[in-house]
Amino acid sequence: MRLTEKKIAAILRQEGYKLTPQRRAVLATICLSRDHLTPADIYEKVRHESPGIGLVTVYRTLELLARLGLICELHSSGACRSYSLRRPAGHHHHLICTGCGVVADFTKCDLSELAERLARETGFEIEDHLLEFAGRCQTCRTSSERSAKQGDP
Amino acid sequence: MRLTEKKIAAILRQEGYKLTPQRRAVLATICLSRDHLTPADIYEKVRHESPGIGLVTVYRTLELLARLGLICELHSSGACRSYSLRRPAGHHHHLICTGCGVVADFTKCDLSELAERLARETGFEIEDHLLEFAGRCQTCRTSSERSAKQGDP
DNA sequence: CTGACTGCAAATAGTTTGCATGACG
DNA sequence: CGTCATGCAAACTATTTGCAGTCAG
Repeated sequence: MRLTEKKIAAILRQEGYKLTPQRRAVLATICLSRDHLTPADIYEKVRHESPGIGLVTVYRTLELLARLGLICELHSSGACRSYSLRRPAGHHHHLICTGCGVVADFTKCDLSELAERLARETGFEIEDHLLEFAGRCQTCRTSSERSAKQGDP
Repeated sequence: MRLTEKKIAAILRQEGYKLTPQRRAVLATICLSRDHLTPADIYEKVRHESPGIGLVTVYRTLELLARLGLICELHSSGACRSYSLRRPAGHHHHLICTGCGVVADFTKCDLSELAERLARETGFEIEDHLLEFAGRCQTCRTSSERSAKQGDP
């Protein structure tokens, strides 16, 4: 089951953090979006709802949520920092379209064998992993085929 | 076989780029280091050899080398952009120590099965992937065990 | 009430751009 | 020699910090 706005709010309270309208707004924005959002994206979206909010507050809220493990950071070549709601499975991975930038998530992956082998070979104690695939999504593939036929500029 | 400074120099010439002392210096630094270096790291190292070099030149050289596919970029939470020599296998992956930041590379991984499944399920045409493991290297594990016994501050 | 939170402004870090000078081929 | 490359300074973007006022609990 996915983390909901209410659940996150409850966790915040439990941890002794105040639930301000600004935090609610940031939270709502992240919960409503399935994409990964940069701080600036979130700020833009949140402004509509809470016009007075400052970008600084968005940064601080993101930092807080990330620290509590409620949202996850994504690092890719394009946007260096973006966030999305954490999936309940604990971790998940990304499939990023090089055309339009859309991010699809997937959770099922079995890297345990590889992780074990690496641990043996390198002496690392492996704690986590980040796996990202890059490619072209259905939509971009279709549209580039179309424009190829038309002679794309 | 690993890419050498000479080989890269030859490739640059082939591609019609000039081989200036500054580019040589940046190249030498990257080739001599097995770690991933940030632009600032490289700048610092290169300065010793070529005191007059500008940070801008380092950026431009890195961009050039990355464009030619001779070095690869790494994106991780800590340092957002760092570079290392490309491994001959085409692509490789990283094992990053959360303690000291050391990066070990590995090349052997078989994600083709997973990639195929994802392609089927999502309609993406998968072109590339990025796999990073995070953990604690042998050295950090040893030293944290030691400091744990001493009562780490 | 009161400490945590916010917003502003300014500081900082990282990266890019414009332009005159210099050097590789 | 001509053109590409360099270095400086300035512009720009992204993020962090200091501080006084505000508000959730």
